[in-house]
Amino acid sequence: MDYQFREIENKWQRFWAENQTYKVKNSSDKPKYYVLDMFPYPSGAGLHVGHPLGYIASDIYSRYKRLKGFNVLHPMGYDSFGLPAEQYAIQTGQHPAVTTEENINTYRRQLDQIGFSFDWSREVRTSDPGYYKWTQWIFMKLFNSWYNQESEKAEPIDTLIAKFERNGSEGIIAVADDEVNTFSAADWKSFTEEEKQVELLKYRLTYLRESTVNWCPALGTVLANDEVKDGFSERGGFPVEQKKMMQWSMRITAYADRLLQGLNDIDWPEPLKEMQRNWIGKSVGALVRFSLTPNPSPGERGTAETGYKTADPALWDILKTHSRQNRKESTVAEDLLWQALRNSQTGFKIRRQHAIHTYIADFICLKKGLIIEVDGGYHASNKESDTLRTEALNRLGFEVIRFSNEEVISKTIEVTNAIRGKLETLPDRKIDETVSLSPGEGRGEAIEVFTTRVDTIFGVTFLVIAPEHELVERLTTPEHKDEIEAYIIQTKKKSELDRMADAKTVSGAFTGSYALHPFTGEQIPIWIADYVLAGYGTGAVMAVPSGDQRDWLFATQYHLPIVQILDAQKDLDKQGDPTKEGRYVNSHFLDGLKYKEATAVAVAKLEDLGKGKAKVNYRLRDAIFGRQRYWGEPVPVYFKGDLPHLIDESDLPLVLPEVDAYLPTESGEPPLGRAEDWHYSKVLPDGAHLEGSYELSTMPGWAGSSWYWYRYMDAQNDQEFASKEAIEYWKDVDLYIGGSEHATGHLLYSRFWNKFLKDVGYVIEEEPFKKLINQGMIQGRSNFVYRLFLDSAHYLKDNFELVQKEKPLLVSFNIADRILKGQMPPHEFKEILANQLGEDALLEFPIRTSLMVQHLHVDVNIVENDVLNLEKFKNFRPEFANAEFILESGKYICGVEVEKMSKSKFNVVNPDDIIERYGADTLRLYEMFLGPLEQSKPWNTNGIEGVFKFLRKFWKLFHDDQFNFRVSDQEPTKAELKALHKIIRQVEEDVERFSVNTSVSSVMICVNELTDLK
RNA sequence: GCUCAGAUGGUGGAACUGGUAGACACGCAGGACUUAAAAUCCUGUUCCCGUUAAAGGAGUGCGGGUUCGAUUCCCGCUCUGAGUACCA
Repeated sequence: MDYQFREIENKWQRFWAENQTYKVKNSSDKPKYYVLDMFPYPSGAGLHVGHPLGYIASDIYSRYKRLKGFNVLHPMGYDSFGLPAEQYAIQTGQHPAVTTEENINTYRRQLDQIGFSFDWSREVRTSDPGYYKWTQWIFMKLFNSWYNQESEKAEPIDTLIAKFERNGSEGIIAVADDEVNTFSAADWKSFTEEEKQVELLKYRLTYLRESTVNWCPALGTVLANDEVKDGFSERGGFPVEQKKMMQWSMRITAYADRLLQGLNDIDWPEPLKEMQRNWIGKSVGALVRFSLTPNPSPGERGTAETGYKTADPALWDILKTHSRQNRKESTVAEDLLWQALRNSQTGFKIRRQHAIHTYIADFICLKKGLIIEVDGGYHASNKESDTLRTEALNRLGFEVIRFSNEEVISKTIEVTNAIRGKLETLPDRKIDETVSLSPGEGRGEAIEVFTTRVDTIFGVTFLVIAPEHELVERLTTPEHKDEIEAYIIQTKKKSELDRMADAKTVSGAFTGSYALHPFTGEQIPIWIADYVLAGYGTGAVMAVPSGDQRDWLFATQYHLPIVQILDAQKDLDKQGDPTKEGRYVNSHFLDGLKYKEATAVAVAKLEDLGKGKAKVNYRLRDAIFGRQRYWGEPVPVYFKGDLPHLIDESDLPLVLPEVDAYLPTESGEPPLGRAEDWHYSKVLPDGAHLEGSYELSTMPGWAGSSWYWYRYMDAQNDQEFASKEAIEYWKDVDLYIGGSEHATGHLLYSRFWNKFLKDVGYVIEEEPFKKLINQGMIQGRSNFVYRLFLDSAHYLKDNFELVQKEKPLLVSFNIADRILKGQMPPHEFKEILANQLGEDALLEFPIRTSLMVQHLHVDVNIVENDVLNLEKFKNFRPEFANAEFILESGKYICGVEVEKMSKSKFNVVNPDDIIERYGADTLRLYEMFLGPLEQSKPWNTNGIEGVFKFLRKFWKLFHDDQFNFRVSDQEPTKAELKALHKIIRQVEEDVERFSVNTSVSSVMICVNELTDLK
């Protein structure tokens, strides 16, 4: 052989390894350049031919940058925590660490023989304790931080505690849980340590709270939103259901806006940025409050008298129902007090369980405007809502006094006297019908909707709330109860898929209740419908049928009014028209305005009235961070009671314990529940005793990959995740190459952690990956053979059975294709058969025939240029050993289809085989030559010969006919120099814009030219 | 439905800023070498018409437009791929 690729490649690969040619230092006179590949999960199947595509491109670019005088960091490692190793462990009992190690060795061997210029001294493995120590450390930093919306960054939790101590919760604007409490500095100081911790947990960037999670019973774990597709798990395709669980979460929503803004400053493919934008899903709109209004049932309306009808008219029905119920279910204390207060024993008329505006007061004297509340009754709840109630009622002109159950029971006389005293001193209440509440008051007693089109507010003709909405039960009037319940049952039965299939239809049910239009005070019916999602916005929408197609459908179906609000709206009898053009009509103070003005005016007016405000809504949810799995990073947390505490930093890494099996415990706890002594106990130098059981869930797959590029900068450091100097020098990734499938997972989480690490001062750059390229997916290219079934025995002398079982008939692609398309006239087919099988093989040819063709996958490795190797095929499928092959032009041509690469389709091409046959350089060159880097394309080994021939031709430029190395010191000719310089320039230009395929072809042209000149 | 990307020979693809469409390679056809095959080398290869050679016509998914000139820019449509989805 002339071109000995094996010898050449072995020689140089050994040289690079022995001399550590690609080891790079963290300091240099040269400018830095950081080229990163998405590190692989080392699966058992090893690399297939699609994996190295991106690695080859990045390797070419790294080598190019080195030649251009840069100090290039080009590392590689393994994302080695993950589900498959654990699933395998469950089946076989083999420790995932063992499987992982084996797989890594395979990967390493495969990567090495492709000849990459990685600096292996910096290798990382996310499952290595020396690595995950720092993943846990970052978790601790997140736990100890909160997001201050004033400074727009994360800050240490101590700064929040300091604020609480100074001013209580006042003036703090933070991204936190919805249910944070309001309290004064004095309140804070009076809190127990535990109460303080509970409150702080609502602010921490990683926190524990009960949340609805995607639970996958088959995998026995929760999944993040990006790990669920159409209601099934991305890995394995198991069904996923919603479940409430105590879970660790990451407050990524704090960074929603920065994650969105940052996209403008980075050089990423537009589709990828678009995916992230959609995932974050920012919508600018407004929150509008619709207060509730009664169902005007005739009986009630006529008898209501001003002095006594103190309830918000909206709520009369509902509140009345509740009042009655409360009276039936009254507490001992309430009954006692009622005995003392009833029948004007105090000299004043007292009412019991009476509706006031949107509340129900335990006892009330309407004349004096005094409300007496007994804690522990219907409204038994936390201090916060009591305070809110009191404030709201005060504003409505009522005085509120409050007694506890104990007080009423043990000191009934004193309590009664106190009430009488109060009644005697109070002036009569002024009856003011126009009372209204300001924003935030009477929470839960109005329906809040989120809308991006406040401008259409006068087109609202009904409200729709999600069937799961918390107000549904309270809003449903007795007459509509059956209907609503039936509808809820019906929607619950519907699966995700059904819902999607029904996307074009709408259904719903009327609650029987009404809300008040914030501007006109008109009554607006409240419906429930499953096209409104509980999880987005407030779970309630204002329906504007003239401006929204779904609302229009709903209105049409249930005969609700459709009000035109813009003169530009067209065809409202056929559709909803969401236009923003034209001027407003039927819209009171918005009439005549244009879209922009109308929006601004509407929002301003809502804010004036306290009925709403401008609001930005995000689709992005906080990321669930716990997995009920073994093979992941342990969470460095122990529990004292129900409260989580961090372990001491000096105890990192918290090493994954050994377990006897990798399954959940009998009581349903995660596998770590099986570990012995999984318990923390530590005495600090100051004498503090830390003790409790460790967290049982582990971190999700994306934890380790959310910061790994920093570890490469200083992989051996055991004092820091990377030294300040190293981070100072390398800063960020200049070029990142990887698949677009990580758009809403890894790439978003990494940006989030990076921003956090920047906020708390550990890293420098706001964005981690300056330029990103998605290499296209390599699809599989399957080959097929076609088996012909005859419906009669007339074709061959052998009988039918024989034909079918012992002599299968396989026809070449173009014949099969014509048969399938019905383009094969019987006489022509007869001729083909006769030619190939012999005239005497045929009996009389039937006039009517129907031929059935079955296509079968055939291993692409025994097909060359779509021509089947018959001998290899007979080995591959022994059942076809004695088959008859009907050829075309003397060959059996296989059919072709592009599919996903998978074993079952026999279309997997292993790089090892290619390297064995042609060498690594041919593989690398061919993968690049296949087409543009970013384009998805099927792997097709056809044509690899051309690249191989080119390499040989190139080699021959420097070798004589006897294959001896021969170059001369002669001056090159002008023509030779011209060819050389042309190629230098072209390759440079092409590589700069990652057009590697064209630079390969330029080099081919150059070699052709030089060969001609030789 | 929405968003994004794309559509060029038998195939993968090239044409970078509007300036000779089809580079480079595969495949195919013919030829040389060989007893033969493989390998290698040479020639041809967008389509149509035509041919000794030529000459001509059409052509970058479809229909329009801007321009001296359009694969490239604009408008409308068709199809393919990807993402996403009752997101208010």
